Amino acid sequence: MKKQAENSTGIREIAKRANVSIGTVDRVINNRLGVSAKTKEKIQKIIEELDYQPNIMARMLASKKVIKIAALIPSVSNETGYWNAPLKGINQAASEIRNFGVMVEHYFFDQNAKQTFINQADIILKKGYDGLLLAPMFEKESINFLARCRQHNIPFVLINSDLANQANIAYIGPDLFQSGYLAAHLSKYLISPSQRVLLVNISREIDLHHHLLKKEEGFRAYFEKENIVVDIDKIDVNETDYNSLQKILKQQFEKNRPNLVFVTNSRVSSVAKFFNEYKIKDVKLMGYDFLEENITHLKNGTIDFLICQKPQEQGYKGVMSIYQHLLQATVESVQYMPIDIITKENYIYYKN
Amino acid sequence: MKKQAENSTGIREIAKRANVSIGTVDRVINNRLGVSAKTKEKIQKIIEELDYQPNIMARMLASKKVIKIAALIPSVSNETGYWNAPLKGINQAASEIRNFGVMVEHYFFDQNAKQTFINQADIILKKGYDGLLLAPMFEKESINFLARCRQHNIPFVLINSDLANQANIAYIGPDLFQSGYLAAHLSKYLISPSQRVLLVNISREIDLHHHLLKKEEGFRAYFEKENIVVDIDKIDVNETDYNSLQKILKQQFEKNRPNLVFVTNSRVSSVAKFFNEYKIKDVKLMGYDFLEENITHLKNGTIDFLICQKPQEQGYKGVMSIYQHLLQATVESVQYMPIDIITKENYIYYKN
DNA sequence: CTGAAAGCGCTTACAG
DNA sequence: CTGAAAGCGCTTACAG
Repeated sequence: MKKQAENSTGIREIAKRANVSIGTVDRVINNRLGVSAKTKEKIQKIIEELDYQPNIMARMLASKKVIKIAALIPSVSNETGYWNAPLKGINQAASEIRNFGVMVEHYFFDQNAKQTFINQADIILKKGYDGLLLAPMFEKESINFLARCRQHNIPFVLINSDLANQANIAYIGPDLFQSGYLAAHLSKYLISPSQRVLLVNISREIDLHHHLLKKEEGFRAYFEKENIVVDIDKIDVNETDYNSLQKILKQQFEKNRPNLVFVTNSRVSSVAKFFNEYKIKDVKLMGYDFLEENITHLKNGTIDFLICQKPQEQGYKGVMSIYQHLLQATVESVQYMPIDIITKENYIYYKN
Repeated sequence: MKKQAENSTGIREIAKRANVSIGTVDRVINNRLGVSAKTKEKIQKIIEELDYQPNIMARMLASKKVIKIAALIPSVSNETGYWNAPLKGINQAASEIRNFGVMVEHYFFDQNAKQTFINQADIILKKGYDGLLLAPMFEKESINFLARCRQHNIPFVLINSDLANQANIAYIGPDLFQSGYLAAHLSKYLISPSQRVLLVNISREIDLHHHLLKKEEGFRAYFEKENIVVDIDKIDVNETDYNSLQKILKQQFEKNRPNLVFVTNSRVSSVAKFFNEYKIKDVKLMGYDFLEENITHLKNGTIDFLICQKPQEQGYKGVMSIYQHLLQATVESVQYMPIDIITKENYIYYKN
């Protein structure tokens, strides 16, 4: 490694040129009060001339400050391991920036119990953080929480699902409509026109449901736009246990046996289980997310396609975006995740 | 932001406990000579007890060192804009770590002129760097260059294509065999068994050719393994201009009109151009890389699938891996890129 | 409104 | 082989 070029920039050089002390320069750089307009202007001009960039390392070192970031996401349930991935991304980011004075703490809520969300939000606000990463699953409660964050001047990033007009630093997650749209496109490779499609929404909480409806919208929009005639049946399953699902599916298959089943979330593995149990081999199946149980069925051919949208990266980028923002960098405000298609052949190479 | 916990860790605390000066502690932390075995042992024990982690920011600040990283990759030619993406990734990484005392400099070589590679390698060695990112397109010359890097103790990362046994920090790029294998799998969605496939390798330099052959291997392996009978014709085109290609393709199509054409690299757009010119609409087409010219043909339906392997991320991760390694972190030594499938519907969301 | 001094946790000469 | 001092580029009290 080489010695740094003798930078005659830096706070000291600015002070010399402006004929003031470095303390005063520090005040204008950090927008602190107590500098006369004239001095301030003089210093700002020099800063611009020099294209001065503060040394972040020196700043962090001297200030002895630790950036504290809170992450509030659903806990991993035994119904779905989905949230493991974002958490992993959050932890990866945390470990990469730990040595730069950043501390990330996680909070979890139960997707089936709103109150846990409210409680955690309260704790976060009470403890005080410099930034927040949030998965706003409960719409109303999230909006309320974010309003309070704004009052406390806590900047925040939203991941996984978006909320309009929240003045968030960024949204990092899927474009749900397009995601469903792509799913419909993929069906082109699985079935022929005028065949029968069954769309399955599985979700207990109505609040989480609108998430799935956007995918459904996109799915239907494709066929309309492409002028493809298909029969789309739809069932909403409000219980997430296998038995309930099995009963409903059985009924549906007896009534209108589909050629393709599209499950709008990660619970596609339950449908695959149904396929296996009833030895259904001629019906195509697609759904969401790179989870062990889904991959198993992808491997053995029960599931044809999985769509995945980088849950781990959502967590990673979420934390990094807050960090960058706190470092005064500008951050892209909408970061849609790619819509990845996972098959039997490429799943080994998939990176969340 | 909150004050840092009064860490009684740190070099000073270690010195106190060991009853030595911080200078001596510094010596053992940095493995410098001139410490008695006894003192060294004593200090090391305390370091372990305290689980001491050096403060990187203080270290960088005090040492006044700049980490210098060189990147040697092909220049963007007007034949293909592919290398724009890795360069973009390199620059992104560079800008993110610039404020942490890292300087990344790029060097380019002409893929059609070996000598330019050799010249740049010499310059890099002469100037001296702390780390190197290399796209080892020319096999023999790269091996030679890397041997010299090892002599100079310059650690390096390989991107885009691999070289065996080079003691590189990491390889970051595609698994070529699997990439071809997946392409074959995708063909399942485009053609029926016993139809005819034309595989096209387009490359002027023989050195770059083995890259394509590995994809071809993977492609063929799929059909064998799955016991699918297809007729695979193959043509090698050693000129990259459209006219040469057009002539060869015309001939081939007259002789054995295929149902699917698979181009093993980013030059698939030239084949698409041929399709358009000759109004070929019933033949499927797939190839590589997210380039403007390819996307155009994907949009209008001439190209059915593009396979892409995150060229930008290769550059980004390449630089970051060197940086992490220089910071004493451990780095994953093989980082295969995901094998992404790009279609008309999802290309908007693709992130290199 | 402004300045001078101490200190963040290290590294780097220099002295012995 | 070891120590004491200066300094990296900032921020933070404190004094005026």
